[in-house]
Order: sequence, then structure tokens, then C-alpha cells
Amino acid sequence: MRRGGMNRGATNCGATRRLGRRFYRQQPVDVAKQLLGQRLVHIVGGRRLAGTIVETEAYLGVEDKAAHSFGGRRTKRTETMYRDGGTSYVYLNYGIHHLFNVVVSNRDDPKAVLIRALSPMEGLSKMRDHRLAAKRDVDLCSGPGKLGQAMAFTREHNALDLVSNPFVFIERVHQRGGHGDSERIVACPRIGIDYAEEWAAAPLRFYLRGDANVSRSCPKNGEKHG
DNA sequence: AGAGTGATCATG
DNA sequence: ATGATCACTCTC
Repeated sequence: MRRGGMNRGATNCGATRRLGRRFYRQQPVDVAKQLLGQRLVHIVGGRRLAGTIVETEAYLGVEDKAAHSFGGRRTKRTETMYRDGGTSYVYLNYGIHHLFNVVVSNRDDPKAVLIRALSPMEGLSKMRDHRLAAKRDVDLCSGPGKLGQAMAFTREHNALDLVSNPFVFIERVHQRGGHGDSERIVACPRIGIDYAEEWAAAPLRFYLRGDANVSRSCPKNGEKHG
């Protein structure tokens, strides 16, 4: 399974290694599923803010009515989606929330994965400072707007290269395709995109079954039925 | 269930 | 310039 060249170009970060270009150049559904269990990191003032990714959404590109790049739309904002896989895409939503996405696939193929929830792991005291509304630790990162606030993401973090940026990246915790993990993955529709018609029902949201940090809008089924 | 918030985008 | 829209969260 281990191949010598597999990690070439990856950056060492202590015991773990960040995800590389090859990972991000996959298609959105694959990246969305494989990101579950990996660790999103933002280093602020020398301190690590980090959490395990427990919920994602895939945005399929020009054919996906819910994607900003639907129909090949190219504007100042969406320009980021046309960059190479592994680029961050951060934008302000509802005038309040900074949503953190990862561009996937290749240059000029505008697809992305939204990181929707984290299980907070490092820098929790800073996260609490950033999120005064959070009463419990499961309120810190249990939604895309919340994690943007807890992790101190702003539009300054738009269009960064997650493969090489010193401060923002994702660490590989699990090898892809680990069967134990895929058992835990639940797929359900994305929400808040009613305008997207037939795309509104597509099962493009993925989360870890039973994790306490998934967002409110996930079907409560997480645990096994019965 | 409703308000809040401001950049963005399509009009003109 | 103007107005509608919005990949959400909080408080009631």
C-alpha cells in the first residue's frame, strides 16, 4: 500500500503530513468523503487552531445549480473556483459568516467542497474567545459559519494554496479508502439551496454518523436506526 | 419562525 | 446607482 513516491511534495508537520495536490485534484464527491476524519489547521500568532472534519458538502461545478460556478459563471468572487485543486475559497455569506471551501479538480474546472463542521481539537480556548455565543464546546464548530468564526477565517484566507501555505492547510489523519471510516459516512441532501431545483435533493452532503459536532440541519439519524 | 447582515450580482 | 439575493446563526 505504501508507495515511495506517494508523499513527494508533501510538507512535514511533525507526526502528520498535510494533504497534497494529488488529493485535491480528485472529484468533489470523493474529496468530500475523504476529507472526513482529516484535520483542518489554521496557525494564528504561532498557535494552532485545529479540528477534525466531520461534515462536508460537494459542489459539482458548471452543471450544479447550487454552485456559484453554475453555467460557467465567472465573476470576481467565483474566480477562485477556477484555480487549481487545493486552493481555499472563502466568501462572506449572509453578510455575517465566512464559509471555508476547498477548490477541487483542476484549473478551469470550478468545483469545490464546503467544510461544514469540525470536532474541535486544538486551540479550544482561542476558539471560545472567537465564539462568545457558544455555550458548550460542541457549539464551537458545528456549522459552516461557526467554524469560520472559531477558526478565525476571513476573506484574507481566500485563494490560498493549501498545499504550500504555512498557516492554512489540512493534515492527513486517515489514509483514503479506510473501510472502517466509510462505514461511518452518511450522505444526505444539501440544505438552504431550494433555488437549485433538481439539485436540491441530490445526496451531496456527507458527515460522520453519530458525531456530536455535525450541524443542526443534519438528519438526526446519525445513530443507527432502531 | 423571524431578524440580522453586507458583499455580490444582474439590471439600468 | 439600485434592489434582490444569499452554500447561516441566534433568539424568541
